[in-house]
Amino acid sequence: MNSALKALFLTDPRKNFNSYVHKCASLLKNFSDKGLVSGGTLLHGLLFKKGVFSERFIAIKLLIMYLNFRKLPEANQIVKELDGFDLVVRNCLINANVQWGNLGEARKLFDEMPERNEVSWTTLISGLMKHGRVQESMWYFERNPFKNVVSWTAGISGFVRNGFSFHGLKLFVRLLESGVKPNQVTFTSVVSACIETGDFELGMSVVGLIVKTGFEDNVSVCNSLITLCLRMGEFDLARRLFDRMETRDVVSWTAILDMYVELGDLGEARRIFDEMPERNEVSWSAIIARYSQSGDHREALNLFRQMVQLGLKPTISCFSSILSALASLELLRAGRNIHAHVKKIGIEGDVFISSSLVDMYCKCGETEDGRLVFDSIEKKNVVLWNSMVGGYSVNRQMDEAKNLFDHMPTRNNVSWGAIIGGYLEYKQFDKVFEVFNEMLLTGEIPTKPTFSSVLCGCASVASLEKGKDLHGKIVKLGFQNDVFLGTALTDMYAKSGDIASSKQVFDRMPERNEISWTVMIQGLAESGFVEESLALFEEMRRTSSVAPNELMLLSVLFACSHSGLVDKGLQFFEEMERVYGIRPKGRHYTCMVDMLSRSGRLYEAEAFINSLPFQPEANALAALLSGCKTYKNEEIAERTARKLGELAEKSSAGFVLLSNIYASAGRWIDVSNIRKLMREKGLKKSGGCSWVEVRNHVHSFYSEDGTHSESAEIYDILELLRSEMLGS
DNA sequence: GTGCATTAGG
Repeated sequence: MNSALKALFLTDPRKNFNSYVHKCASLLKNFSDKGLVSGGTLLHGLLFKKGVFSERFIAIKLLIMYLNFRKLPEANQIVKELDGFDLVVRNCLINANVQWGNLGEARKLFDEMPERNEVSWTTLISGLMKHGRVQESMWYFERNPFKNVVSWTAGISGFVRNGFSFHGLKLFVRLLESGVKPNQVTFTSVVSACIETGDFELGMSVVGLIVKTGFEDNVSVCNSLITLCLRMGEFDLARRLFDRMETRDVVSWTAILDMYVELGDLGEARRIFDEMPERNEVSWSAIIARYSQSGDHREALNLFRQMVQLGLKPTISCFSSILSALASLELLRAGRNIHAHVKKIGIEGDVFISSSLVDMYCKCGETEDGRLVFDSIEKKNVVLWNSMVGGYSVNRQMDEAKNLFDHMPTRNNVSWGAIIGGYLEYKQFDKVFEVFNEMLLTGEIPTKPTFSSVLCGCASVASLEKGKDLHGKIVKLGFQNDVFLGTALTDMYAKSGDIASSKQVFDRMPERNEISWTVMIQGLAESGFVEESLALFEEMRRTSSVAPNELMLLSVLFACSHSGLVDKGLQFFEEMERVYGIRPKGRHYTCMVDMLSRSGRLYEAEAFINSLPFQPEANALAALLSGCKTYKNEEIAERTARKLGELAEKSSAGFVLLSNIYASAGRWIDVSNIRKLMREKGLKKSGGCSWVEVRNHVHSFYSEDGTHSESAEIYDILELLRSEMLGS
């Protein structure tokens, strides 16, 4: 940019005056659009020096620029030099007031004009549309004596922008009837209206009209047609359209880039990005957003850094993507930096930015800072509310979450999902079902993640009844082919004891991911279908590209352990690192110790523990102790117990087991010693819990008395039943 | 062709 300025500085305007003036004008517009205040001021000085300043349309460009920069004294100065407020200056002022959001002032200026031209009308009409004042805008539209293409197009695109695409299409029909010829801009708006309404048939007939009127080679029109094809799922057609374009701009490239991302081919998208002849803020934003969405937050950050280094100004959407990447990586400090930056450039109040900020703070566990941002926003939209409710939910601050949820002006299915997900996280399963039922009563359709949460709740309380009901709803909504829901259903049936249905759902899944296989292998193993579990593991290795993971191996070992297939288990364990490349973790060793202990191979189990490269889990020692109890080996029990005592782990299971062993041997002094030790260490036996489902409500009972709100009545009835039974 | 209408990203 500086080089362009330099060139103008060195050229003599008298040589080719017209071309000089036009170069100045386009440079001014550039500075104005990009907000480059210093460049603009510098150019102003240059124009003054070179004597081209008095050129009228240069002065107007300067006025527009200063209005854009909100430099009012400078703007006033120029108005003075232009001999006051004429029609064009008034038009510029109306436009500026529209940009600043002073619609009242804009209208006042318009209404008080001594004369108006077509630009005056269109400026006001489009300005009102820009701010969502559709009705007012149409009021002026109907009274506009200059109905040219531009004002028709302003009306149509205004409708589209405000979500009234159908009205936009109706206006387009009126335009055709009026005899005014639509141009390339009109067609781009109309095509986007068709995309918005999903009326692809109409879209195709508009294509016919475009071809007939000869606008099919226009870049913008072509770009919008590419988007139309993408929305129709016609990816090949989109690509062909792109290929036959003679000139392509950044928008075309970005559109085709996004197509590959949508197809899940991030590699090809990246290749296109690297090969694009020109990249602007939006193309960068697009690829950054997609990396962030697909979970590659590091790469998103890398690209963001590169973009900033190139001197490009990140857009609002770019900041919002990067905040969400930082949120996922829990990089609080960097997040705070971005917060400071967006505050400095004055976009902190933007709905996308503010909800990303809330999300970022909450994902980093700083709900209070999130709340500060939330409270600072005057015009909150539903997304912002959802971010805050969801933020409390993931941090298990359910009282705050529910309180905020209850105060929401409007809720959507995401809001309900956030609160349900929170209760699931908090393991308040009765609340999960309660809120879910409430949601259904309001007529809101649950999203897939919400179904997944509730299914997980069903799996946790083994409520087959509710699970089946959900299954029905999922099928009704046509969600049954979704991988995540299929997996959740498989898990729910397995955990609820209906392994046949679980397998059936799994078999019918059109697509399976790593988790689906894990869940099914685990489900079969834990339900005692050891052979089937091992067979499925083999099948997966044979037929799918999914690699075995830690959890699957754990299930396989578990299956071997619980069916006494000790040697097979030992073989799998040996193969873990060598064949599958998975380093055994504490859980795997524990499983092995359990397996050996169960089959009475206590010395091997003890040797196994001693060979561990790290501290054994308390559970491993507990498993060995349990074996000692079964096979009455006090010698190993004594040694293991000592080890367990040394282990400063916060697990009560081992101590409880130890005390049970002593109890069964009649060594009561040792029992009481252990109880004392547990009290000193602040360990508490984790309470047992059972539950029963009555009329869509899950009642939980814990081993401590009186935790149920109606426990007094329940015990009364129990007493009554007992006396009845004894009496008869 | 002073000034007004559009397409890609969230």
